[in-house]
Amino acid sequence: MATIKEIAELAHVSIGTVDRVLHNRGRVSSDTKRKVEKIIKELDYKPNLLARQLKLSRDYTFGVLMPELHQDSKYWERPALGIYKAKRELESQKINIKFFHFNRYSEASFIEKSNRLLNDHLDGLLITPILIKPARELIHKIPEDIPYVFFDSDIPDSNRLTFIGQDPYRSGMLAAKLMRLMTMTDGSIAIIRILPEDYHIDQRIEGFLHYYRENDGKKNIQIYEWKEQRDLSSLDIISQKILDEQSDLQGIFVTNALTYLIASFLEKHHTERHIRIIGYDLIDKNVDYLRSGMIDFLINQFSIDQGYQGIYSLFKHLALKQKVDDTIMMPINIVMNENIDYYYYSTDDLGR
Amino acid sequence: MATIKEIAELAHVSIGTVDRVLHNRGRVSSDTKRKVEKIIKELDYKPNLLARQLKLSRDYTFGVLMPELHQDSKYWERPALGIYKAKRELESQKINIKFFHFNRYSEASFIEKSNRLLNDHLDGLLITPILIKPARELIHKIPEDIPYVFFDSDIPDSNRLTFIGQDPYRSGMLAAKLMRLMTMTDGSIAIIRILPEDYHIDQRIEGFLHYYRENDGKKNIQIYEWKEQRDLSSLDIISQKILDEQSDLQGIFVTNALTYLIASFLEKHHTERHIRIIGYDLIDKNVDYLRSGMIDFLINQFSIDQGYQGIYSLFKHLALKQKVDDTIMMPINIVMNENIDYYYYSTDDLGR
DNA sequence: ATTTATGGCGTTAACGTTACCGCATCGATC
DNA sequence: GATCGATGCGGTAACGTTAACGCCATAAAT
Repeated sequence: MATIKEIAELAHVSIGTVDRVLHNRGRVSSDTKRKVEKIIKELDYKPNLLARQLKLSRDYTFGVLMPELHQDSKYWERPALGIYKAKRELESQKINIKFFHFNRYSEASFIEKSNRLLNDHLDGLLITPILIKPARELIHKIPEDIPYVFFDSDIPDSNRLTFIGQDPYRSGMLAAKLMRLMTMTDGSIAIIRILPEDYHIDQRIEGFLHYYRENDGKKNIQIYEWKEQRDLSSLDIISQKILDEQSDLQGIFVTNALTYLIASFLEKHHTERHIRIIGYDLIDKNVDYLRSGMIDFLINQFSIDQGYQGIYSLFKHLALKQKVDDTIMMPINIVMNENIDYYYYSTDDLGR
Repeated sequence: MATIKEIAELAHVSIGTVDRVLHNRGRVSSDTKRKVEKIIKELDYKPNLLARQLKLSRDYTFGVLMPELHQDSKYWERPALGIYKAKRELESQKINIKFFHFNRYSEASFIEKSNRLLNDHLDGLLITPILIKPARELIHKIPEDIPYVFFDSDIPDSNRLTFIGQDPYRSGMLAAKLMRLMTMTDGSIAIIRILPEDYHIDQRIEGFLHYYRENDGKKNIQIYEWKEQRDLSSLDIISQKILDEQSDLQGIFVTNALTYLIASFLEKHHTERHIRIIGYDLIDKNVDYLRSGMIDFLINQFSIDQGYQGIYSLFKHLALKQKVDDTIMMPINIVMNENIDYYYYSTDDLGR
């Protein structure tokens, strides 16, 4: 690889001049500029990123605004794991991370934490804008020169550096396809819709229904709503209601990480028929039921990777000054008993 | 992060001494050694990898011994793509790569190319040992100080740095599970066994049969053999034979990347029943038939990533002097129409 | 005619690590 | 007591990049 020094020698100038040309810092005559640029092209010069980073390395502090880790059955531990992983990997580059955890069912909490975030003079932000209204207000208050990344949810018409997530509509279609394969005979399907309203969950349901509309329009599909934040045990009531109402129930589509609760209920109150379960996310309890066969499929969001990519995008933009893709879509991953080992890592080593 | 300089100051020694302690290069009194080591621990010193690499960077040339790219329906283009990707990413580190392509159906070709590989004084080797016998002979001739990595296939009792691949037995089980889901009613299943004998293909079949034995022992499953290298069109004869012999055929499991040939045949000679197809690998033609619905599932081997990880492992070991895992297992990935977009990248940009 | 900008360039000190060079000191050897 | 080797250590150049600094011209302003 060509270096700045070689370019300087060939152009009969000093490395300072080459640097000025490379970075358009002026103070170079147009003649020498042209000469240097020609040689840069001829040698196909690419800066040595190691040297650049070594030289430029300075402390960066990133702020992470995300739900409390224990919420959604500890779902949020997984992106946090990825964030720590990125931090460890970038250790040499002096990356600091500050967490701001909000209660995902309280706008007040989101607002309070986002104000703290704003007052902390951070170099980059990683945000989960699941509470859309206060999140919209937040982005207006973020100084223009501070890059921010969304993960899990998106606000497309914002100035975000990038969004990292999964297409929930597509994943719903995929769930429907798998469900249909497992339940080709007559019978009904139940969908558990978790409240309060959530873009992701709604899109998953839309996708699911879309697939059935296109491929099996006559199928009896019932949606049951459940207010999660009240009390986990209240799901048992809904489950019982489903069993009572749908005597020919074949499968249940659970639209978030609480899938294991349904599995647990069915295990206890097991019925004649084998009721199929498809759900989301590789949290510990879901994985247990997948292994035991109570849950048939889980859709993996690559939550760990989402956190990792979030921090890495900020780093790439700020420290490496490299281009970051506008959107980073995570693959929709089908996990079952036979391939779970290759996807699941316990969150035990979260703290480092 | 602590630096060598800081340690030196705190220990009242020079950075040279700290370096000697860190690398056990002797010429340090046991007193100062202890003193320095204490401070190293206290500060939890971790070397700055950027600086290390920058300093140590030297040219590495890796040799890749793999089948000709066009073989197996251009399957081998995909790992090659990953190899180029790694090369591009490690550009700053002066990595050169030399390819040695052999005819995967000729031992003579393998032997000839591996001799060339050995005579080329390379710093590390990336090898596909699909021809086991000559590969075993090759590893005896590799100088002890030259690390080599296997990908795609493995020879476990060798001195390889690592192996990168997928568990074929498991993937066969997974294929069987999906096949069973799609064909719950009475009927038979055909397996296409591609010859000459191949460890991967045999394991896939074993896994497939194992799953059915455990879950549906009475299922009628027939294995049809086909000598691939002769002539692609001869597969039509086999296909016709399957249709003739299995009047109640429900599905076909194709054990390698040639899945599209079966799909193409069934498209032309389409039958009353919908015959399900499960196969391997995201090569272009397979993806087309997956999109059109002729192929139901493809199992993805992450072939691109295999190439990438292969080069990266060599680099990690030689340049970064970091530990490399003994085995790198690729996840077994289920790809269908609904999620193909997140896995498939065309090989068009192969050459750079 | 002298000062004051400003353009055009070279020089240099870092970033953190590595490894070579060389200067002392000291005991052993002839 | 001069020579030698070994031991213990400090100093320093280099990896490639960046950006501040400073010097010399020439042009503009007083």
